[in-house]
Amino acid sequence: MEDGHTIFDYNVGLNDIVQLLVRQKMSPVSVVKSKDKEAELSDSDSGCGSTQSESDKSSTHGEVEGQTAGTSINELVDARDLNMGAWFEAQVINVTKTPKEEAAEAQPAEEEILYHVKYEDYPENGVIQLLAKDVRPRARTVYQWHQLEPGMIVMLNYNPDEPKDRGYWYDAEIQKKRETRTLREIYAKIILGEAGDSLNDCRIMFLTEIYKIEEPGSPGDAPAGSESPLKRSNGPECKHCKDDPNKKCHWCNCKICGIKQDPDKQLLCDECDMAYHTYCLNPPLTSIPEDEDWYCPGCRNDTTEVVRAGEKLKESKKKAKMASASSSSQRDWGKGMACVGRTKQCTIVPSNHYGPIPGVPVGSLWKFRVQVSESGVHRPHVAGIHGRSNDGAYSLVLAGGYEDDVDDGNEFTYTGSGGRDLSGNKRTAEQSCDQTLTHMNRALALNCNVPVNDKNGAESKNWKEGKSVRVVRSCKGRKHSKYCPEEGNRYDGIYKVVKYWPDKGKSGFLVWRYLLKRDDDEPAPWTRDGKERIKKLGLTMQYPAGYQKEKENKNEVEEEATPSKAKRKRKSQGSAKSTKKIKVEVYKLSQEQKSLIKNDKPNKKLWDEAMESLSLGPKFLSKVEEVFLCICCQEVVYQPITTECQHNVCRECLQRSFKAEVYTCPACRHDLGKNYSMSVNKSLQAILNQFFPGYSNGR
DNA sequence: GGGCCCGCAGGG
DNA sequence: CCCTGCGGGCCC
Repeated sequence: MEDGHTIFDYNVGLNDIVQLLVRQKMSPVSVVKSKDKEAELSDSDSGCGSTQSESDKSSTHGEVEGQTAGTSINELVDARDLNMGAWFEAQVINVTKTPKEEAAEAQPAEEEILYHVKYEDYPENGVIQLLAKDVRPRARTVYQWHQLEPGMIVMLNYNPDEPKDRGYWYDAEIQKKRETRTLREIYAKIILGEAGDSLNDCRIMFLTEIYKIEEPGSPGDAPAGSESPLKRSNGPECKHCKDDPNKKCHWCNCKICGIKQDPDKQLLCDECDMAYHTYCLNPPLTSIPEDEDWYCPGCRNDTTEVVRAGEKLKESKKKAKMASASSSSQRDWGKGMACVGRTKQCTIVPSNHYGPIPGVPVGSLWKFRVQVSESGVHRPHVAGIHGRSNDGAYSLVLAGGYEDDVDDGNEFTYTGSGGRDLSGNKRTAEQSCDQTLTHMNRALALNCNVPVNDKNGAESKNWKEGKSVRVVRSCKGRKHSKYCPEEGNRYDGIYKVVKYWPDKGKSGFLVWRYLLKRDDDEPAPWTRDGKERIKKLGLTMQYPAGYQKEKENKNEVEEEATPSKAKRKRKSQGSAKSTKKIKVEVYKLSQEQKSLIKNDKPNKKLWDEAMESLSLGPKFLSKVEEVFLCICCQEVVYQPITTECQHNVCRECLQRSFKAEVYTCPACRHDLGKNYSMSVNKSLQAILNQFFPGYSNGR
């Protein structure tokens, strides 16, 4: 990096994670890596290899002769992968005892048996040592439908990431069995780890492949060793081609041609891990390169693009395409609020969230649209409607852009977008052709509780059953509506679409019109109750961080909707600490929330800290966000693991760390141990779900 | 005070 | 990738 440049100059975006790595000396490795069944290209990592490999010869142990606990050398077994908790077909290669000194170090435990097993499908993992509890005779008995009962512990196929697809083989407790004339259903608790980490109520897709768990030492139905059980099938290694050998796949095969041939001529990129046939490259390579590392054309750094010490940052391709690059205008765009980018992003709810944003009460006020976007209330920067044409609209802004709209507060009409000629890089223009019920117009129509009709519009019978729209009124609408704020943009609550219809606009072109009615328990900002609430909550105009409220006398801008006496009085008092403390209404916890917080004993200290902010009203939720932020992903923790050192991390983040063989607490580096069992703090998850409904989808 | 026209975010 | 857009600063 070059002094004087910001991270943004390098196109590192907001909330991007920058990982700093210590560069390691590379040992010479053969360049072509065989493309065998490693999990490299599919997301469903095999996870095998979590345990020590046999190659560690310093820990050779005394052999245990012959048969132990019913598991003998060469026996076909199922072996558990300690990371994911799934069982894989394996074969016992050797059986030994743990060496005395190890056992003594741990506890005064008795000697343990170590099984040295080889996974059948993952030969590259070599021989793995496992304890007796993670090895058992190969499953060979499939249960019949009538044999299955709730409460039984069985082994079955499940995919935690894609529950409808085939996955790996897990132990599971049958919870519910249902049979109708047309379908059979089983719901089960999937046991992921040994320490009770589990997934409840999982619908099982493969009902004819539910296996009995074999007891060690029991001969089972057939004499041990005499039968060769059928191979169980796992989910596809490649989720793109589902491992179909006849399908071209650019993911698990050559990135360029996708043809599944010549694995020995496929080079693996050391950056993106994608494969390339030597002969598919341009120019093609005739031999395997000698260098240690090889980078594909997409990942190879173009030396002309590298910014060397003392050099200036190159013009980015994106910037080169922008209008400013070719325009002769000398104006200094980007200084004002018209063109700034966001500095934060709302992640506590997904962008397709209907309904209020937790922690943002009715009456919240922002000076600029970009702040409204940051808050999550209305995400687009300029556009009036935020929605998706196949789902619905989440929010809209009343800014008087379409003058024939009428607004009486509880009810208003709104005009769709489009039908304007925006050529010349404009954002608004005169109506110059008909609007269509597409894009955002269709989105808003879908909120109306009646089948969509793009010819004549439609009217709902139960308008309250329609989808919620967050409504923001902007000071720009003040020309036509006295309900719009005098300054900035204000969140006015939830409205619903009563009906919509095509109409002739003033221009004579067709426009789509919508009637919306308020349906919100929070009082509207212009009512007496609303004003009182705004005062109680201490809601004042929000300005961007560091923004200069230029020209205006700071004392005058403070709060107050009625600038008359109060202001004059204060002025005459001079500037003596004019911001009088407004008593804010405390944040009220429901009984359920209180008890959930109480249940989260491991985090008592953190909750005590958060609860001190109850007096800050809606800011309490920001405090909760701050206190329960995951140090890895910088979001509110999801499926939190509360560590023994009293920190909270997302399970996914901790698993990622363990996968990278870092077995310490990400917050304090306290050693958790390789075999740390990650159990989700369910109480904490429950209470966070209450405060931030659906927040995990926001990522 | 009107009009020009920019970057950015979001959908598709 | 392209298309769209009820912002907003600055010049005239």
